[in-house]
Amino acid sequence: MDVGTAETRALDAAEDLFYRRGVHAVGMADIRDAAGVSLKRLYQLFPSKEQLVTAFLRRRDGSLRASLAAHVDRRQDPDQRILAVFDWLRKWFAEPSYRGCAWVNLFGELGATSPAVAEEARLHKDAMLGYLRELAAAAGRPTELADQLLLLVEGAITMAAITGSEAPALRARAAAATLLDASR
Amino acid sequence: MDVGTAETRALDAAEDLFYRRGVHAVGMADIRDAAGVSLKRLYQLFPSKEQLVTAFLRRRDGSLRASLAAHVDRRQDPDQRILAVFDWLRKWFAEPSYRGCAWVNLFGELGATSPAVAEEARLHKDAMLGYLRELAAAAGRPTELADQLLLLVEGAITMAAITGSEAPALRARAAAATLLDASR
DNA sequence: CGACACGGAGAACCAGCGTTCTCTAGGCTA
DNA sequence: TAGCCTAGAGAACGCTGGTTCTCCGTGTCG
Repeated sequence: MDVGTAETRALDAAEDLFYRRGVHAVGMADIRDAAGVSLKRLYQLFPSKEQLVTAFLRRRDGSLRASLAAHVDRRQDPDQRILAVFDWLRKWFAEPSYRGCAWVNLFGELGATSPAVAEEARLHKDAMLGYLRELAAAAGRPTELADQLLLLVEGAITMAAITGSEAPALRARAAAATLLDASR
Repeated sequence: MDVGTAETRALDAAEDLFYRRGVHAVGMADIRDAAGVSLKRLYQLFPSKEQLVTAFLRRRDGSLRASLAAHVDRRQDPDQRILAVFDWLRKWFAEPSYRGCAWVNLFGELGATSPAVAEEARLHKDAMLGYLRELAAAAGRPTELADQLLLLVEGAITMAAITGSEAPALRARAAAATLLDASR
C-alpha cells in the first residue's frame, strides 16, 4: 500500500471512529484495525495520536465546508442562499451517524488539555463565520447578521445532537428568516 | 467528618475539576486530594466515577438555573426578563473559569459511551427550554420563540467557550431583541 | 544467488487509573 | 481498661492504551 493510500485510510478511520465514539474511547489499535494500516505506518504518518486528531479535523473542515458550499450554490437568490444553510443542517442532522459538531465535541473532551485541538476548533468556527459573512454581504446585510446566524447554526447543531431531533434546523431557519426580514 | 459534609466536598471537587479539565483527565485520586475525602468514603457515597459525574451534573443543574432565575427576577417587565437571560450569560462568560456548558462538554466526551451522561444533558436542556417557555408565555409570545431563544443561548455558550470572548452574549441579546420585536 | 532494505504483525514496555484491599490508629462502649 | 467498630492512608490489583521494539517474510538490486 502506498503512502497516500495509507494516509487516506488512516484519516477515514480516524474520522469515523473519533467522531462516533470520541477520542479517548478509541485506541490507536482500533484505528489500525479499521484502516488496515499497521501501527508502525500510522506512527510514521502521524507521530502521535494528537496529531492524528488534528489532521482529521483539518481534513474534515475542508470537506464539511465544501459540502455546505455545494448545497448553498444550488440557490441564486442571496437571501435563499442564507436560508439554504439551514436546509443543509437539516439534511446533516437527519443522518443516522449524526453526533453533533466534531470540533465542539473534541473541544469539550480535549480543549482543556490540548491547545492544538482548541485551536482547531477556533479556526473552524472562524471559517464558518467568514463564510456566513460572505453570504450576508452578498445579501446586502450587515456583518452583525452573520454573527447572529452563526449562533443559530451552533445552537441548532448542539440541540440536534443532544435531543436527537432534526427539529432545531427548522427552528433555526425560522429565526434566521425573521432576522433577515428585520435587517432588510 | 460527617457524611453530608463529605458529600458536599466531593461534589464541590468534582464540579471544579471535571468542569475545568474534563472527566477523563481527572482521576478519582485527584478528587480525593481536592475534596479531602478518602477513596473509601468516595466509593461509599458514589459507587462509581460515572455516578459521581451524574451527581455533580444534577446538583449543578439546580444551582445554575437558580442563578439564572435570580438574575431574571431582578426585572419586572416580561420582555426585559427575557433579555436578562442574555445579560446573565455575559456575566457568566466573563468569569475566568468559564469553559462552556458542562453538559455539552461532557456530552462530547462521554455521550457516545455513557447513556446516563447523555440523559443528563437532555434533561438539562429540556429544563432550560421549559424555563424559556415560561418567560415567553409571560411575555405573551408563542412557544416557538422560546425554542429559537434556546438556540441563541446554546450558540452563544458554545461560541464564547471556543473563542474565549464574551461578545457572543451581546450578539445573542441583539438577535433576541429582534425576534422579540418581530413577534410582538 | 545472496545481501539487504522495507514493511507488517504482534509482543513488549510503561504509565495511568478505576476499584478494592490491608493495615493501623483512634475512639466508643461495657 | 479491654475489646470492637470505624475511618483513613496508601498499597495492590487488573486493565487499558500510547508508543516502541523485535522478529520475520518479501521483494529488490547487485
